[in-house]
Amino acid sequence: MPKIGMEPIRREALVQATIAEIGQAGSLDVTVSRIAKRAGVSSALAHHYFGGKEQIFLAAMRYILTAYGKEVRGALSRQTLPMARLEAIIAASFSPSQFDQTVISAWLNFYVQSQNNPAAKRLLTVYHRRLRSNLVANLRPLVGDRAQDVAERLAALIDGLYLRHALGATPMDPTKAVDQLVRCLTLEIEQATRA
Amino acid sequence: MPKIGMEPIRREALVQATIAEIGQAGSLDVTVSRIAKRAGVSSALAHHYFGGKEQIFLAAMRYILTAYGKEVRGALSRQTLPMARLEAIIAASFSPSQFDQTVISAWLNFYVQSQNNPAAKRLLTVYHRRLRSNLVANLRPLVGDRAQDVAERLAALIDGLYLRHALGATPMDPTKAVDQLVRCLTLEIEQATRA
Amino acid sequence: MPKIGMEPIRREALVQATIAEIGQAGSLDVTVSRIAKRAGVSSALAHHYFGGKEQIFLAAMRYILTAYGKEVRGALSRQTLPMARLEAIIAASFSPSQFDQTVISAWLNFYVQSQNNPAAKRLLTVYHRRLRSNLVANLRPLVGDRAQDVAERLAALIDGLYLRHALGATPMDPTKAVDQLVRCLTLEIEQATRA
Amino acid sequence: MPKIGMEPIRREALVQATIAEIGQAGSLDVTVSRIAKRAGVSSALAHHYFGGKEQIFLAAMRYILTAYGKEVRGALSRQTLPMARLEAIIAASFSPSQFDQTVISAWLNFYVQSQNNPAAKRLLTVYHRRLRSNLVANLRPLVGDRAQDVAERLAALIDGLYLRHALGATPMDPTKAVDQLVRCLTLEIEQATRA
DNA sequence: AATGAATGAGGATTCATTCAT
DNA sequence: GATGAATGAATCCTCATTCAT
Repeated sequence: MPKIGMEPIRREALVQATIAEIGQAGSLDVTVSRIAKRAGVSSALAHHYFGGKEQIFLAAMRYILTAYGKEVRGALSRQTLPMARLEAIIAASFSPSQFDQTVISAWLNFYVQSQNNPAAKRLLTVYHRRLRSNLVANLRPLVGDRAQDVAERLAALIDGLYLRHALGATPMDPTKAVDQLVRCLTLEIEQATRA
Repeated sequence: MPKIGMEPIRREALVQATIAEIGQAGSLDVTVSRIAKRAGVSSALAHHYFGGKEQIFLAAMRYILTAYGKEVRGALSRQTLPMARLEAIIAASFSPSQFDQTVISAWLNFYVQSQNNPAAKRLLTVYHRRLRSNLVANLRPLVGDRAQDVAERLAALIDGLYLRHALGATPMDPTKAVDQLVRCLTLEIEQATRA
Repeated sequence: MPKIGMEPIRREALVQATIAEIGQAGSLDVTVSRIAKRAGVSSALAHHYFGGKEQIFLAAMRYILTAYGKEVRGALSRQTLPMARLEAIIAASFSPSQFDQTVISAWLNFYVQSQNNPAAKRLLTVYHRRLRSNLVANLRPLVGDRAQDVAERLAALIDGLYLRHALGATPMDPTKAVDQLVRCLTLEIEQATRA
Repeated sequence: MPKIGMEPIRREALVQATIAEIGQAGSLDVTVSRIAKRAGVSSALAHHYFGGKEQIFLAAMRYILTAYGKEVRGALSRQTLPMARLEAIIAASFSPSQFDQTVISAWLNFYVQSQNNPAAKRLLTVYHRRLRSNLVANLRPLVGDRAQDVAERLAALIDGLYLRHALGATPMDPTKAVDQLVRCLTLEIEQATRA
């Protein structure tokens, strides 16, 4: 029952299906057929709209990254103080929409993909840069010259907590993850203040 | 020219080839043929020795994990003080043999694999547990009740720094990585001492 | 913006596009989509008008054959003497509209198609028969009983020169091709005259 | 029942099957599966030995071209006089092994293929050059400066007769084909002699 | 011990064709 | 009259795995 204007709907459905499928499989070994079936379309249509498997993956990655970006921007827009902004960034990283087993698993797999796929790597780099610059900008007033260093630590800690959650190493709710980061951050600030 | 006593040599060669191949490919999409070719044997032999692709991967993972375990045990055996032991653990995590682009890439891929493969997951769990118990044991004298919490943070930070290095997000030499961890640790200890 | 009376225009455009596409691709491996796109319509329309890919090809073949037929008839209508008529036939075979790399390539591919497709074969047979009867009729006054034989030779020579031009074996301008045929013909006539 | 040293056997079988299949289908629209099945092996093996469909086709083309080359060389080795050598070349072109409906049909399709495939084109060019130089060399003593011209005509006539046989335009036995060529040649020589 | 030979199963991709609008 | 939407079927190709030697 073909209707007009289906393209955006199908694209979204396929992207969602891709994330779900990857999350469920726990790897990128997902067939286009499975993705398409989950999206309720034929695999041919998936190719028609995206051009190929790789581009489907990229679209899914873009989708996740964009969602994360929105989350961060939204959270930042409501805060002005450096500390509050930092906490907002951190909280955004562990918002329900991001801190979901399936999505995290997809992230992990996109990490892997970025090692082969230059386009994927580029997407990831953008995210890395943005996160870093957001962190550094808000850390500067609080820890001064240590901002770069601390930003790296926080970023690594975010990714590490993510990773371990994905691996089931440290089953952890968002709150605990945020606490860990806040703690790490607080100690630095206190020390900076004391000095 | 079949010889006797070749088995352990072949196995080792295959395992090494597997790690190299995964590291180079940046993914688990490596064929048994390629691995075998790199090891200088036929793919049939690889199957003969390991039983299948999955088991080859597992053997490679075990190899890396064992190497890491040795590293840690060796480092620990030379230290008695908690702080020194903690630093030893951290340093071992970033020893040259572990902090090598190829090996890290292989790690990353084993992470992914552990999401599907129960056996892989078990191996990883053992590593996680051991690291954690090592950390906790040596943190207890230094930070008391916070030991659990700090251990989790350190572990996550180790993995996060690893991950980001693998992704090329934060090109980083072992020294800097260790510094990051030591800093994180020191702040906790200072705070604990002060309290 | 559908208009009335578009059918013949669309059909012609599609046929032209088919020939161009085949000529460019150098094979029959052209998709209906590409043809339709080149003609500026949807592939669905192409099916609507022709019924299927095969029929599009047939229409294109018919188009080429018809064009050639016109050329010959036109040339013949201006000549009355056998020799002049023969030369006219020959010249028509290498008229610019036929002796064009693209068109020749299309011809070559229609040859191939005629091996599978009875309808295509029939079209070609008509052309073959007409050429032959034209040749024989005009050869008879010049070479008598040898007419059949010579006609076959001339026809083969026409096709052979075509073919080699299509293959790039003997880059050749129409003039040279005509000369070759005229020479072949002249020798026969001279010999017949002498005898 | 795998045995050793099967490769050349399989390759030959696959090449033969390819020619037969193309000849039968009358086009290059032959699946690797069908070829493999005819050769009595799996399609995977065909890929294993040749690398891909295109290379299978090339191998088949090479096979035909080589067979033809052998035929010509063999025929030439038994003749010394120019005229006899020319007749040998012509006869070789229509030897039973070449003048077989299936093989000719394969030729025709390789012609087409050479329009897309540079490697195929190269193979064909070699054949064209060799034929031409063979013809010219032996024509020189007989027709002098006209050698180039006559060589082109003979070559075109060979191909044209081939083509028309393939198309069923002029059902023709080898003898008649050879006669046509000899006739064409004789007329030139006589004329040259007379002059 | 070691391998060349061989394949079955599976997946990405393409495309002619159909259909509702 | 014209098209976007959609798909089934087909095909190339890859690869883990098996087996006889």
